[in-house]
Amino acid sequence: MTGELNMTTDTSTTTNYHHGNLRQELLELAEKHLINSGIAELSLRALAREIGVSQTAPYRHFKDKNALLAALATEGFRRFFIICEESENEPRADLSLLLFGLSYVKFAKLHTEMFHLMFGPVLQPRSDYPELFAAGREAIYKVRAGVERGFKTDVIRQLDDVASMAHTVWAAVHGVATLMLDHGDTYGYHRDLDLQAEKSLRMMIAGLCTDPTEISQLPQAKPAV
Amino acid sequence: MTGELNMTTDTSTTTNYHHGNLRQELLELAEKHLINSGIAELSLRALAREIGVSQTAPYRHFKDKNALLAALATEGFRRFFIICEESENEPRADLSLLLFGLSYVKFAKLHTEMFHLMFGPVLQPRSDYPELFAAGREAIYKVRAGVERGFKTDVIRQLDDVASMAHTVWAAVHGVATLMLDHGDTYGYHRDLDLQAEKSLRMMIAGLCTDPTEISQLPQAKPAV
DNA sequence: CATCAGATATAATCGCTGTCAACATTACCA
DNA sequence: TGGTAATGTTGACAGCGATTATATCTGATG
Repeated sequence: MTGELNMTTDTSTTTNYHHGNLRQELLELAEKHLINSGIAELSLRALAREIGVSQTAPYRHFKDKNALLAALATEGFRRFFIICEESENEPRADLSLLLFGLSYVKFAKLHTEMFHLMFGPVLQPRSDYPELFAAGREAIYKVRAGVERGFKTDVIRQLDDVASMAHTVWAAVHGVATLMLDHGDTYGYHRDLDLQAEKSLRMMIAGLCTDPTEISQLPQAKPAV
Repeated sequence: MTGELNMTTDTSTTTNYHHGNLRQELLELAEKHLINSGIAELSLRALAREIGVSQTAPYRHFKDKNALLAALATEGFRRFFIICEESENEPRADLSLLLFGLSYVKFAKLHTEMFHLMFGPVLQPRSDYPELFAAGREAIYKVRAGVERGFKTDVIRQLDDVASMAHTVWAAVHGVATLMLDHGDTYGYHRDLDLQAEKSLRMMIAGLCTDPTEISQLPQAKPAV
């Protein structure tokens, strides 16, 4: 209960001119702001003010506002990949893809603004953010691996090449997640959106399976988030 | 050298104080700006400046910036519904849903920023924009009608109730479109994104059909946009 | 230990934005 | 004709991202 200020501070010797850990603290505070405000509401000046540093200090660590957002999004991918591990370890391809989708949706719901940064149109073109680009590719490869596994085990129908079908799976998952976020209140009068999301995921993945009836009977495995 | 002060000159009868058609002109110019800039770049002041009116004049017609964007999005839906008519007139349910999806994707590509306004997280909560909310519902009902038709003609598998399956179709379509917009350059190194979108749509809709093999052989009907 | 380059923070400023309150002009209807 | 509502203007406020020039600190090198 020593308060939440002693990160690297206290210790009488520390000078105040150089903050010492500004970059990290900016990222943390930015995320905190992002949680209960939108991306547009986030302001570098406000962050600096709140940390107690001049309003231009952040520019020493981030070229501009988008650079900070990109760093946040990259961190978001890092966490997302951790969440995905469970689905990667699932040997059964159809269930693995379903778990991936469930993780995706859950992540989108839990870290909505982060999700928008990671997958939305804010940080574009991606060529300006090489790390983000790489992270996105990595995510695709995970799906691709799942589809490939499904091919080999004869669980996924070979309707097209791996890349195309992986794109299809991704689109399904992405659609369910974004529709939930962006049109949740258009649908969600008196509906259970989480349940609906899972239903939609199951239907779409089942449609790509060799035995479509099977996945709808698969156990309800909870992805850890 | 007459300077730029002669505001009240020209055309003796027409007064310049009252513009007369400001609301409409704001909308038109805003859309023009939206086409080659993002939503964030659009500025009420710039619009006013360009039209030649004071910078607060727009506020007589729109409560704030978002109100103008909402009006734009509503108009976007109106146009989208026109585009959808063709798919509604297609009697065969699976093909109708496919056509709907193709129109959706094409609209997203042609009117990207408009699409983001209509389906993105900018104008939320939807309860603040009743017209937009209504337009979104109307779109859902169109899909619902298509699914219902598919049930009756035994073309769509009855995996769940109409509402759930319509949601699934919508998610599929929405996912393909948004993935194309927001991650086009993540994928689209050397791929034909339009072709990929259509492939994905076909696969997913086929997965919901009683005879999945059939839709992939359906003719390539061009939706009018 | 001295010192100096590079990293880090500051101050002052520019131009832009959305928005508001007070005021001016016009249109229109009783 | 007169008065009210609609429409547009002026001027101002606070906030923002970003740039430039300057101040302060750190740490490695001699």
